[in-house]
Amino acid sequence: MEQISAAATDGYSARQNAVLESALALLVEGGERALTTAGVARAANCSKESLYKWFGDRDGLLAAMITFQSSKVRAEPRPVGEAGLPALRAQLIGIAANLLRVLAGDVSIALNRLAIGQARRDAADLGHLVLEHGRRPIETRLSALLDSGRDGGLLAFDDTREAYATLYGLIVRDRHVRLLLGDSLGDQSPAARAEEAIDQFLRLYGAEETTGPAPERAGAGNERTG
Amino acid sequence: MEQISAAATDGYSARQNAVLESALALLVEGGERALTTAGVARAANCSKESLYKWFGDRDGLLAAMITFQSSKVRAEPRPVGEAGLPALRAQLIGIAANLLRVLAGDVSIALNRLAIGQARRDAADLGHLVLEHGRRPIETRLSALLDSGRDGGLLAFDDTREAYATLYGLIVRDRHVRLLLGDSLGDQSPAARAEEAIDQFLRLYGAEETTGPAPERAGAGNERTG
DNA sequence: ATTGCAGCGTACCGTACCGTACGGTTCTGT
DNA sequence: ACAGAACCGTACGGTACGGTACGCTGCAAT
Repeated sequence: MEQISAAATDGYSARQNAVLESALALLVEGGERALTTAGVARAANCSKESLYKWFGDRDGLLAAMITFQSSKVRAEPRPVGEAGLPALRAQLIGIAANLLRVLAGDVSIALNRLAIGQARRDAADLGHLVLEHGRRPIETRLSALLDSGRDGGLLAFDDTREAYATLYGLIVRDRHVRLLLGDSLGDQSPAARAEEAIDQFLRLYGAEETTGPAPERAGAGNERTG
Repeated sequence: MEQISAAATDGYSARQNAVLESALALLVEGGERALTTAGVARAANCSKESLYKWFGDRDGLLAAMITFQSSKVRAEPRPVGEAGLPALRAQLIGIAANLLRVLAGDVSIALNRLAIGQARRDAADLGHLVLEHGRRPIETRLSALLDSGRDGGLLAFDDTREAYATLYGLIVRDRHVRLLLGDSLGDQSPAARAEEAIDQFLRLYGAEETTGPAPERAGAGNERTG
C-alpha cells in the first residue's frame, strides 16, 4: 500500500519527477553527450542503480523525459466561447503565439534535438514519441477551432488537415528547423508573428462574405519593429 | 607538383571525394553512431591515418561531408528569361518542387539529423554550416525571383525576406521537421504540393491588377490524388 | 526495538571509440 | 631501375560510457 503523492498520478513518483527534471536540465545545458547515466545520477543525487530500476534503460530514461515534459505543458482545450470573426481571430492568434513560444523553449529544443539525433533511417522511436506527445495536441486543438470556424460560416475549406497544415506553415515557417540548427533568428515577438500569420491565413481561408480581416494588404504590411 | 584531377577543384581530391561518399552512405544507413572513424576507413578501403591526415579530426570529417554534399547539388541560378505571370508561376513551382525533393532526400535528412543532434545550446558549428551551405542558396535564388517578379509588376511586397519566409512556410510547412523526426508522411507528390503552395503564395502576394492566378478559391481546391 | 526495504554512493567490468604508430605495398618521378 | 612518398591494414594506448554489484543509511511497519 503505497502513499501516492499528488504528482504520482502522472505515471511517475515525485522523486522520479525530480530526477527527470534534473535530467532535462542536464540535457538543455550540455546536449545529448552530457546526458550520461552517471551525470544524471550525480545531478539528481540518486544512484545509477535506481535509474536502472525506475527506467530500465538509458533509452527508457530518454522516453520518460519526453513523456514527462509533455505531461507538464498539457493545456486543456479551452471551450470555444462566443462566435464571431474577431473572437476566432483572437483565439487563433493566442494559440499561434503560444505555439511559437513553446517551440522556441529550451526544453522543447533540447528534446527535439535529442529525438532527431537519435533517429535512424528505419527506426525513430523517440521521434514518434515527440510527434505523438508534442504535435498531436496542438493539431487537434487548432483543428477543432478551424472546424468550429467553418461551422460558424467564418472559414471555408474542405480538408481540415490541409487547412491546418497551411496554418502551421504560415505560423512557424522554418523557424523551428533554424532553431534546431542553432540559428539565433532575430527576436521578433511571437505575438506579432502570430498576428501576421493569422491574418494571412484568414486571407486564404476566410469565408467570402468577410472579404478580409484587415484593411491593409498582406504584402504591404509593415512588420512591427518592436 | 600534384596532378589535379577534375574534381579536385572543389576543394578535395578525387580519392577524398570517394571517401566522403562512403562516409555519407554510412551515415545515411546507420546514423551518427555508425559513423566511426574505423567504420569509414573500412567502408572506404582507406586507413584511419589517411583520414586524420586529410580531415584532421572527426569533426573535420563531418564538416567536410557537409561542404562536399552541398557542392554536389549546387545548381546555378537560371537567368530569369521571359516575363509574365505564367512564366513566374512555373519557375516558382519548379523551384518549390525541387526544394521539396532535396529536403526529403536521404543524404539531406541524414546530414540535418547529424547537425541538429550535434548542436548544443551555445555552439552549433555543423548547424551553421548546414544553414550556410544548404539554406542560403535557395534563399538567394528564390529571393531574386521574387524581386524580379516585383520589378515586373507581378508581385507586391515591401520586405523580400518576409515574402520569402512566407513562401518557404507555404511550401515546406512542417514536412521537414516531420521527416527529421522519422515520420513517413503520406506520399503526396512534390509537384502537386509545390503547385498548391505557389498558388496560395500568389493569392497573398500577387499584384492587385492580376487578382489571382487561379479561378478557384484556394480553400476549395481539390488536392490532386495522384 | 527489530526487521525489512528502498535508495544512495562508489567501485567495478566489459566494450566501443578516438587518435596514433608501425610495417608492408603500390605508385610516381627521375 | 631506383628512391621516395603516399597509403593501406592492423595493432595499440587512453578514455569514457553503459550496465551491474556491493556496502551502508534512513525510514516504515510490526
